[in-house]
Amino acid sequence: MSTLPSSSEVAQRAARLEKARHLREQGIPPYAYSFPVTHLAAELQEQFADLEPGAEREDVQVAVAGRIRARRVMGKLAFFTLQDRSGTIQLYLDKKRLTEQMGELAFKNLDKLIDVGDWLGAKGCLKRTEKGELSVRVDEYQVLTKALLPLPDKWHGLRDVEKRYRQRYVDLIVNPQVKQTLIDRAKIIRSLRQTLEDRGFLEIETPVLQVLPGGAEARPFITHHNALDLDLYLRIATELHLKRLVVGGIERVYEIGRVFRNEGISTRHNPEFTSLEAYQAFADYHTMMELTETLVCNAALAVRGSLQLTYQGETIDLTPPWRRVTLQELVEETTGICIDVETGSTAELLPALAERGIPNLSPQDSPGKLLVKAFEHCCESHLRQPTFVLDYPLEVCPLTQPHRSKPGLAERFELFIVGRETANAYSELTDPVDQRQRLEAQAALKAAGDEEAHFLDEDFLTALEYGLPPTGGLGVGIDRLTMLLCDAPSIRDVIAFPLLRPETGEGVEEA
RNA sequence: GGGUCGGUAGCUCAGCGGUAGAGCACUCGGCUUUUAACCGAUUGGCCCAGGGUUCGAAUCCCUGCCGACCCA
Repeated sequence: MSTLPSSSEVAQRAARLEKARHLREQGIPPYAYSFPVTHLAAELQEQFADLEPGAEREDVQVAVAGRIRARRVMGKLAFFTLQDRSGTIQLYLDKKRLTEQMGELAFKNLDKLIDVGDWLGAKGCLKRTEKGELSVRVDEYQVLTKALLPLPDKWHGLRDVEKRYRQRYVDLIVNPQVKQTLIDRAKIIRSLRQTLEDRGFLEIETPVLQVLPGGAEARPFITHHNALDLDLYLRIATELHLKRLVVGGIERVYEIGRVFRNEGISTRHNPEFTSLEAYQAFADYHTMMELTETLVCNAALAVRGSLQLTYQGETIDLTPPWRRVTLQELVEETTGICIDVETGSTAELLPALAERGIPNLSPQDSPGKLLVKAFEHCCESHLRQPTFVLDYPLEVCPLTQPHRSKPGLAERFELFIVGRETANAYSELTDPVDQRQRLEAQAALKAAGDEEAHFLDEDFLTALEYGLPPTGGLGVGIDRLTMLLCDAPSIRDVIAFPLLRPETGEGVEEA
């Protein structure tokens, strides 16, 4: 066997390629096709929890498979730690038995040709070692996949945040929390779906590629369809298509899907994220508050088993009903400034607001706009426990029904938890004439250079002219909800492959 | 977009003007109850990139690139 003095990544890889070659020379394929697994590690750990140290169960034959996470090889005895999707179990490999069952080279190969990181299958009986570790006492083993690259340090693991996100597959192998969060995310989505299905909502997928993106204020991504020679946008929301479906008589409809917004990246923002939108005919935003509570509470119970959570050390109580407070009340409560969108005057409000340190104030701002700016700066981050903030100024809600009794406001709420917007809902605007005027106003803003203003979608207006029943609509940010329920500080922790800038020299074209 | 911090061996990190270091991993030898196995030996580097300052730069100064956190 040739020796390859090595340590660099290149050399370690070369050494492992060489080992694969040696296996092949012995007629052992280093890349198997299948392996008949009978048990998961966690099943065995649970099933044989009572097996005494030193005891063997020769009557129990099992086959396990997984990745080698650690190996401790003595002269004639070896212990491998095997990790499968459920957990880990130790392999007890003694030279005498392996030689009897598999031949002369079996034990030597373990030592010389098999590395941490390789996938291995093993058959044998159960045994708890004298030191108390449940093990499979192996009769035969099989190399399933030879790994060419070494795993990170077995003790310190992979800490480099950038590398964790860029090579999530490695992160998943060595950092158990990563997998747990992805499992929890799946449970949350399953729970949301179940709650909606139980209430008679129908899940429908609407287009991602759109001629006109709508339903939110955001800059879209642009792409191109070659055959039609047509620029298309990636959707920024699912709202307008789902409301078309309600017009069509799908009275309860929802979609869980990816939306795309061409904006910056932060611990709370990824350019593609997952939204839940649900629309219920004959309902208003009050109904949506109750639905929101139920959705979030069921998800919390599904994944945490409790309505009391800890988020980054802070205790959060999700027990409904949640606080409901109007935007105006909240701003007055926090700042002492009463902003009435109907009777307030910008000139009078500006000095008081400026005194509170609110940035980017403009004499052009309407009182409603000032109300929102005051809220964002003074209130938002303090809303730690779940809080419905109600009744936004009409001018920031172009798709929302005007408030039935408060002029100048719209029947909209946003849900805040741990200072973050987590859901957004309204009594949907159903009057096609009003809707046209509002979208025309948006189109004017867009023409004046506001890149986030809404597009005017004629087909959507046509749909409304066929009649949208009174409808409550709700949007929930699944990523932020998952962050809350999984105690994740960054949105990247709840997304398997978050967007990162390519490393220098990769995928970067010269301008 | 602004500020702060970071990028050194496959991994985790020291070093902060004077020959590039440790632990783990790797390679070789020993070992039949280990579990961060142990014992011994040997390896392994474009110190993110490019410019400067200096007799001398991983180290000091600029400019990039990538990332983290905070702010807008």
